[in-house]
Parts: sequence; C-alpha cells; structure tokens
Amino acid sequence: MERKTFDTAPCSIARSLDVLGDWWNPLIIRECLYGVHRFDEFQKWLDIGRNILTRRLKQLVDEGLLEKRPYQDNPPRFEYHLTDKGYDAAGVLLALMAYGEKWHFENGNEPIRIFDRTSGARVMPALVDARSMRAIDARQLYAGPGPAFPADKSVRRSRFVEYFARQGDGKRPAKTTE
Amino acid sequence: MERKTFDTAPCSIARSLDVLGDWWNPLIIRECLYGVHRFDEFQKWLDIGRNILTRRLKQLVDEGLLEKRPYQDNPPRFEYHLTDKGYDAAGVLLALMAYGEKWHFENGNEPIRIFDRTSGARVMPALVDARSMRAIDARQLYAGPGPAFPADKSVRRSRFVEYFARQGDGKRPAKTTE
DNA sequence: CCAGTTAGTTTCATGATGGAACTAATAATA
DNA sequence: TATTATTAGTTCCATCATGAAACTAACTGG
Repeated sequence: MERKTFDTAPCSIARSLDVLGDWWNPLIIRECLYGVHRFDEFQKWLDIGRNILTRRLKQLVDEGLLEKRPYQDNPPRFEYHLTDKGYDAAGVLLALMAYGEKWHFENGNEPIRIFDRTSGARVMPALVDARSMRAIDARQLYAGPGPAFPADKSVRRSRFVEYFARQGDGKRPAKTTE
Repeated sequence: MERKTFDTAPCSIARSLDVLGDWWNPLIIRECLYGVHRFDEFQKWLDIGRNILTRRLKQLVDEGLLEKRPYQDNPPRFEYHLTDKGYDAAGVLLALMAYGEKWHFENGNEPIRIFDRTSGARVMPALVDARSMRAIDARQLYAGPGPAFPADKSVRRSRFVEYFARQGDGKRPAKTTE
C-alpha cells in the first residue's frame, strides 16, 4: 500500500493522502464518528480483513488520528477514539459526504444525517471561503505556489499557468491580496 | 485496486471513496486545478507510471469527473478537463488541503495558495454548517440514519448509539429539527 | 531521413490485499 | 471441571494491483 509515500511532498493534499487516500482509513474514522470504537465492531460493520484492520488501526494511531483507550484490564482491551487531528480529518469526511450525497443520492434521500450535539439541529456541511463566507466554487479558483513550495521557477510556471499569467512576469501577484 | 467496491454502499462517503479513496485520482484532480491537462504533464509532475495513469484517467472519465477534449486531429490528442462533478470533487480536495495545512505545515508556510478568479483575492476554504454558517467541529456532532439507510433496527441501534439514546426509544428525534 | 513529441500498451517482479484458520486470555455457562 | 463465548489479535497463502522499463504508434519539424 505505501508503495509510494507522499509524506515529504510539498503539498497538503498529498501528505494527507498518505493516510486518508485509502479506502479503509476514512471508513474507520467514519465508524468512530458513528459511535463505533472496538476492533470486532469495526471488523463487523466494515467487513474488513482482521489483519488489514490491525494494520490500519496501528497506522491511524501512529499518525495521531486515533488514540487507544483501555476499557478493561484482564485481558487488556482498548477502544479507539478520535483525537483532535482525527476529528479534523472527520471534518474532511463531512465534505466528502456532502459531495457523495449530491452525486450519488437523490436530494433528501441521503443515508446519513448529521446533528449538533447541543442543539440537536440538523447540520449541513458546506465549504465556504472563511473571509467572504460565500460558498466555494472550484471553477472560480486558480492556484499558485505558497511559501513552502519549491523555488524552481520553470517548474512553477509550467504548472501554475494562470497564476503566472496574472502576474505579468512573475514579479508579484497583480490583483492578489495578501 | 477495486478489490472491494463500495459503489452500492448506503453511504455517501463510501461511494465517493470508490473513486477518491486512492492516491492518484485526487492528485490528478489537483493537477487539473493547477492548470495541468495533458498526459505527459500529469506523468511528469506526479511521477506516476504511464500504465497506471492511463487507467486512472479512464476511470475518472468513466466516473464523470474528467472529460476528454480534443485539441489536435493528427494524431488525435486530448486534454483532460474537470467536469462539474470533478470541480465538486476538487472542492473536497480543498477541505483536505485545509486539513493538511493545519497538521502538516506551519501556519503561513503553506505550499499552495488559492485565489479567486475574478477578484484575485486569497481564498481560505473552511467547513461550515450551511444553516448557522458557523464553523463545523466534528466533536460537536453525532450521526443518525437518513432515509436511504437500511431499515434493520438492530443494526441502526448498535451503530448510531448516540442518535438512538437521544430519541428515547427510536420513535422520533427528540430535539432534532427536520 | 532522423530525432523529437505525445499518448499510450506490454511485460514482469514485487508488494498489498482479503480470506481463513489459529492463538491467547479471560468470563460465563453447564 | 469442562465447554463455550468474547475480544483482539497474528499467521499463512493465493491473487490482484502496482511501478518500472521497454516498446509501439502516429505524426512533426528540420
């Protein structure tokens, strides 16, 4: 599986995919969100091989998305719970869920619903721009290199075509704020 | 790869993972977002085997995330562009990017930045509840079955523990709106 | 005529996967 | 006491997907 590792790639997406670019890991996180926390339950609901499950749980714990919580001493038994990082990853899954509902289910016929723990109100995850608070439409966007992107100019140019087109000659972002 | 297919699973996440739960497909979509559209460019930037790339492009076209656009006749050559569905998937990647920036890069040292095509302003993707427009914290949520979830009661109960706990006896959501 | 470009396909060794059976430690049951 | 159940793994193995490299194919440009 980790044939190729992206954990040093200069890309937030690629690095995250090292753990989340997989069929099982996101589903394990989903189960945690549903309220499932034990080995055999994961195994049962996901119908995943026990060996694979073992490996995945280990990986998720190593990567800091899950933590093991003992719930019994003899024999020692553990539950797997989401960490802060794991909950953030679960947020990504909510975005994925919204996408999946839109494209794989009829409107109003979704398989899962999400609610707020305190108000009990339905929650509808949506992606917005944190500044304008307006819904994000990827068609309306273009990408450019940030501070952590490798400096090689020719690489940047041939890849972030629109970004450099807008800057005249790569001096500085034209109409770009910040 | 498609050892196990989730395309009939009663879960928006699982179905989406059939295509997006992979290392390469999301990265190919990312490249499209960057402005990369041709076979050899994908191959070069991603350092992906040509055979694998062939398969993945085919899959993404089949699944309706990419479309082939001829740009030359002799010999026939194509560019791969995002469809509406593909752009929505790209939105999910933006959520993933935000997650990756938070957990894999220092603040302000991100590798990629996103801008609005018309205003040129920086865009910061964030997940909110479409109703309250407040940031979503997965810790604050619980899940319950929706209309498209299988009816088996014992299954529902042992999985959506909190949901059923809140309903008293599974009659109807207690404080749940809608 | 020969090198270069672009988009693949083919072949093959290797590694990840899924399935089934097995271990282990303990509790509950007869 | 013997037996079965529960829970969480581990081990073994056949098969499938992957990645690397070489090859094909259709054209272009000098």
